[in-house]
Amino acid sequence: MSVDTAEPSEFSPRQNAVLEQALRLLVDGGEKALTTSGVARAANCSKESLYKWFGDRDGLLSAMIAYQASKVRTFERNGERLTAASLHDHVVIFARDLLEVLAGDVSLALNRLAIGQSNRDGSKLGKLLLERGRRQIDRRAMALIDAGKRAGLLRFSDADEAYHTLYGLIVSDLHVRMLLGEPGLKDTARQAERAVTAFLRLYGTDKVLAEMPVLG
Amino acid sequence: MSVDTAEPSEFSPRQNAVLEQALRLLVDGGEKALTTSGVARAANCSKESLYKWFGDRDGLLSAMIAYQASKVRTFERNGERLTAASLHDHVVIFARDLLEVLAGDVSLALNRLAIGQSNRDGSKLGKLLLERGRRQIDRRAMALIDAGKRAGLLRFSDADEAYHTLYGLIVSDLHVRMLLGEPGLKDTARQAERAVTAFLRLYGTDKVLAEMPVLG
DNA sequence: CACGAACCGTACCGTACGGTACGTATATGG
DNA sequence: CCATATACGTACCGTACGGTACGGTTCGTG
Repeated sequence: MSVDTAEPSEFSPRQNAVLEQALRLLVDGGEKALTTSGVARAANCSKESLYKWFGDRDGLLSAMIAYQASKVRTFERNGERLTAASLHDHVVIFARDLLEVLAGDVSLALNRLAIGQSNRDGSKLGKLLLERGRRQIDRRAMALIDAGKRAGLLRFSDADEAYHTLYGLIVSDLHVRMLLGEPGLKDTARQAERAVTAFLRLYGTDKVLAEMPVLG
Repeated sequence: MSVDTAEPSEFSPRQNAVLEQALRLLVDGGEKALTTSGVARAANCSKESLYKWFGDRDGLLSAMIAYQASKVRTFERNGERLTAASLHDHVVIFARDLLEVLAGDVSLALNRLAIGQSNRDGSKLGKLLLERGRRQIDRRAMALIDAGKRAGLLRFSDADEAYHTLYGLIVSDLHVRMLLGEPGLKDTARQAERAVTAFLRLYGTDKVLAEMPVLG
C-alpha cells in the first residue's frame, strides 16, 4: 500500500516485465482472469516474489496503473506561433489522440478494473487512475488552449471550464459506452473534426470565426 | 432492431421486493457484497427461490437492471407551443434531470457492476443497461430538440449528432469521474445552465440567439 | 379438512482464490 | 570455492462463494 510516487524507474525491469504480463492478462480476460497465480504463471515468477514486490493484490493493481501511466508520454508543444489554421489542426490532433487513448485496450481494461472496485476500497484505484493517467493529457490540452488565448485566437474566462467543454464535445458518452462493451467508434476523425469545429465556434475569437464555414 | 420488452409487471411483487434488497446491497457494498447468500438473507428468501426465479447469478443481475429501469419513468412532453425561453427552460430541466440520474446511487452502482463485467460476459449486462436505462432519456431529449426544430428555434441536419453534442456538453467527463469514485458535482444547476447556453449558441436559430447575452 | 404447490431456512458440496511456507537454483561478492 | 541473497516452483491452508438438496412451513383450493 505504498502511496509515494517516484517518477523515474519506479520498478525494476523484471518487475516491469511482470506488470506487462499482468496487463496482458487483464486485457484478455478481465479482472476475473487476473489472479495472483495466473500472473505468476504467465510471468514465470513466484507468488512469493509478487507479494514481496507489491505487498498484496491491491498493490499489484496500483502498480499496474502506475506502470501503464509511466508508459504514456505526451510530447510537449514547442513555442511555435499559432495561427487560426494551426490551432485548429493542433486541437484536432489532440482530439484524435484523446479518442485513441480512451479506446485503447489497456486503458479500457484499467478503467473497468478501477470502476469495478471503486465503491469497495474507497476509490483508491480510481483516484490513482485519474491522477496518474489523466494529468498528462490534461496538461497538454490546457497548454494548447492557453496558447490559443495568448495568440488572441480563443476567448474564455475560465480555462478549466473551456477545457471541460472541449472534452465533452470530443468524448460525449463514447467513453462510458466503450466501457460498457460497445464496439469502438467507427469514424474517430469525423468525430474529432466535429468537436473541434463546435469548440472553436464557442470559444474562438473573430480571427478564428472568420476562417470557418458558415453554419448549416 | 431492439429486443421486445414486456413492460408491465415483469416480476411479481415478491420478486420486486427481493430485487429491491439486492439493489440496496449492491449500492451499499459494491459487487463483492452482492452474494446470493447475502441477497437471500437480506430479502428473507431462500437461495433456492432465487435460482428458481432468476436462473443464476447473472440472471439476478439482469433482473436488477430491468427492475431499476422499469422504475424510472419520464413523463412525455405535451405538445405546447415552444418559445425561445421555454425551449431553454425545458433543455435546462432535461440537463439537470440527466445529471441527477447519472449521479444517483443506484445508477452508479449498476453502471459499475455492468462495466466491471463487460469484458468477461460479452458485455451482456452493458447492452442491457444501455438499452433499458438509456432509451427513455434519449427519447425525451430527441423529442425536445425535434420540437425545437419544428418551432424554428433549432437548426441541425442530424438530430442524433445534435443530441450527442448536447449530451457531451452536459455530462463532459463527470459520469466517468463519478464512476471512478470522485465525489459528486457541486453545482449541477450551474453546469446545466452552461451546457444549455453552449448548445443553444451552437444550434439555435437567430430567434434564439437574439435573446441570449453577448459572449464574454 | 386434506392435498399440493410454493417457499423458507439451513446444511452441504465442489471449486477457486488470496496469501504463506518451504526446498531448490542461480548469481554475486570476498 | 564458499556464503549469502534473491527468486523460482510447488505445495499447502483457510475462506468464501455459486449452486444444490432437503426437511419443515405456510397458504390457496377443492
